[in-house]
Amino acid sequence: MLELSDDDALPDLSAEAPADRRGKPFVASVGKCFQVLKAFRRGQTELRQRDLGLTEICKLSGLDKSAAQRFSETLVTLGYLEKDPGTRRYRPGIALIDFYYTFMVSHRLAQIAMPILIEASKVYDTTVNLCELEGTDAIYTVRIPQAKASYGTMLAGRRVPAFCTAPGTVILANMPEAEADAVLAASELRKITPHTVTDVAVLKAQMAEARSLGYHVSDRQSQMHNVSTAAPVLRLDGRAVAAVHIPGYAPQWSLESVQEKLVPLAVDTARRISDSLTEAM
Amino acid sequence: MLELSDDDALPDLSAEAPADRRGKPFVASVGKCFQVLKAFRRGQTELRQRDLGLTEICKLSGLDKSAAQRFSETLVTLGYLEKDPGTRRYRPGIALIDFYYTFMVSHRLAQIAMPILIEASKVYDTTVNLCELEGTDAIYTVRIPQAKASYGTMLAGRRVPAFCTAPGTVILANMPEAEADAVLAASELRKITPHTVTDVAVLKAQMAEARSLGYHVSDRQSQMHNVSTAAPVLRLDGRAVAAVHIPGYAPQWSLESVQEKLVPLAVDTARRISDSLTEAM
DNA sequence: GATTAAGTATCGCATTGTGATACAAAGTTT
DNA sequence: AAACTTTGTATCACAATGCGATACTTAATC
Repeated sequence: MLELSDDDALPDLSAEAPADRRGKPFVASVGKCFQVLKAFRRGQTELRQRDLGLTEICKLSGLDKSAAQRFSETLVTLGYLEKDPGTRRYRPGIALIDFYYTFMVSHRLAQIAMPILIEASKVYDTTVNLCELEGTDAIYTVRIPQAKASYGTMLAGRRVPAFCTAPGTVILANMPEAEADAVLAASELRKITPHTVTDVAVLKAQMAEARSLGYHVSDRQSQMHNVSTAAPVLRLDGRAVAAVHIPGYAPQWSLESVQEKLVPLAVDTARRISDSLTEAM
Repeated sequence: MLELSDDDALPDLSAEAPADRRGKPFVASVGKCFQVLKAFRRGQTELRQRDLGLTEICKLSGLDKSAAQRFSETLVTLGYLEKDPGTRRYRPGIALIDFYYTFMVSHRLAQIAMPILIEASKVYDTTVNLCELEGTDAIYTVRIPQAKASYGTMLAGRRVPAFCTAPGTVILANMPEAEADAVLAASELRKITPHTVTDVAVLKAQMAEARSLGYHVSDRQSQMHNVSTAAPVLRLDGRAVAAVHIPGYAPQWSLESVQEKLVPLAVDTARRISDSLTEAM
C-alpha cells in the first residue's frame, strides 16, 4: 500500500488541458474545491480508504491545512461531502450522484446505445460497456453489469489508460492520426502488467491493425488474467466517438473463445449503435 | 413547457440543509459554481434543453451575467462543462462522471446490493432499483436496467419525491417517527398525478401500513400509468437505510400481478440485502 | 442594413478568501 | 497518568481576488 510522505510529489495542480484557455476568466477557489473532491478518488486508489482526515486531504489535494478545512467544510455544507462527527473524517456525499444524472440524461450517445448494449449483454450473459475517450483515458460511461463480476468493474466512471486497453486502442485507431499521436505522447506509457506494450511503434502497428480489422483484442495488457475485446462506434464521417467493450474473464473465457464469440458480438453491437447515430453527433 | 421570465422566482440560493452549519467556514465562490452546475439539471427538467446559453445560465442559477460567465468558463477549463465553439452554448462535461465513481466505489451498501439486485432483475426480466433518502427525495443509487424501459428510468441519480413514491414510503415508514414527520413537513405536497395523496394523515396511515406489511405498493401516485412496489432495506437496529424498488409498467403489469409477483420479489430481495449488512452500516 | 439580443472583455473597488498563528482535543508513548 | 505528538478547530489582519457595472463585439432577427 502506498505510503504518502511529506516529500511526495504533490498533484499536478495547474497542469490543465492544452486548449488555449489563457486569459479565460478563472476562479481559483473553484479549482481548489475540485482538488479536494479529486483527493477522494486518489485516496481510494492509492490509500484504499474511502474516508479521509483533514491531514490526508491536505497531502492528496496539495492544499494547506487552512484551505483544506475551508473547502472541505464548504463541501459538507453543500452536501457533496459527509463528515463523521465521531471520527471527524470526511467521505463522498450522496449528492455527488446528481452530476452523473445531469451528464447522462443529456448524453445522446448513451441514450441510443443503452438498449442495444442491454440486448448484447444477454447473448452470453456478459458485462458489456460503452467507453469514451477523455484526454489519455478511456472512461466507461455505460456499463451493463453481470452478477459474477467484481463491484469495481460494474461502475460507470471508471478510467483506464487508453494506450493499453482494447477500447482505447480502437478509438485511437479511428481518429485523425495527429490527434492519436498527441494522446500517445501525453500518455504515461508504463507497464501495468508484464504484458503491457509500451513501445510506440508497436502500439501504432496495433492501432493500424485494429483499424483494418474493425476490432481489437487486448491480451492481458492491463489486467493480468483477462482478455477483452472492443469495437469502435463510428460517426458518419468515420471518426470514432466511443467503443463497445466486452471483457472476457479468466477461467471462463480463453483467447480463442473471445475471438470466436465476443469479437463478433462487440463488432455487431458497435455497428448497430453506429447505424443509429444521427448526423447531430 | 415552462417559460422562464425575468420575474420568475429565482432558485432558493442560500436555503441550505437545516444542520447547524452556522459559523462553519464557507467559500461563496464554490457555492456559486455548483449553482451553475445545478442550472443544467433545472434546464433539463424545466426547459427540456441539454445545453444552455449564458443568459439561460443566469436565470437558472440566479447569478448575474458576469458571475455566470466567470464560473461557466472556470468549469469549462476544469472539464466539467463543455462549450460548443459554434453556438457558444454550454453543456455538461464528461468529467462530471468522475464524481459518481468516487461516491459509488466507496459505497458499501451498493457494493453489497449490486449482485443481489442483478439476480432479482432476471426473475421477471424487470428493472430493479436501490433507492436512498436524501432530504425530501428518494435518490436512485443503483439501477439494473431493462431494454424496454425508457432511458430516463435507467439512470442512477434520478430523484423523486419521497412522500408519494413506494421507495420513499417504506423508508419513511421504517425510521424514527419524528424524523419522518420532519421530512413530510419539509416536502412540497403537490399532486403529481390526480391520484397523488397529499393529505398528511392519509400518508401517515400508508406508512403505518407499509411498516406492518413490510412493503408498499404505489398505485399511480407519481406516474400515471404505473404501479410500483418497494420494500425496505433495514439496518440491524431496524432503521431503513434504503429501499428495493421494482416498477411494474403499464400494459404488462397490473395491480394484481404486481401484488402477486413483484411484491414477494421486492421483499425477498430487500431482506437478502438487509441480511448481508454488517454492523458497520 | 438597422435593430435587438447574446456573449465577451475591461477595470477600479472593497469584499472575500487567505494562511500564519494560536488553541483545543484526540491519540501515543513513557 | 503525565508528557508528548498528532490532528483538527478557531482567529484575524492583510491584500489578493473575485465582483459587477459598463462598454464593446458578435450573432441573430426583422
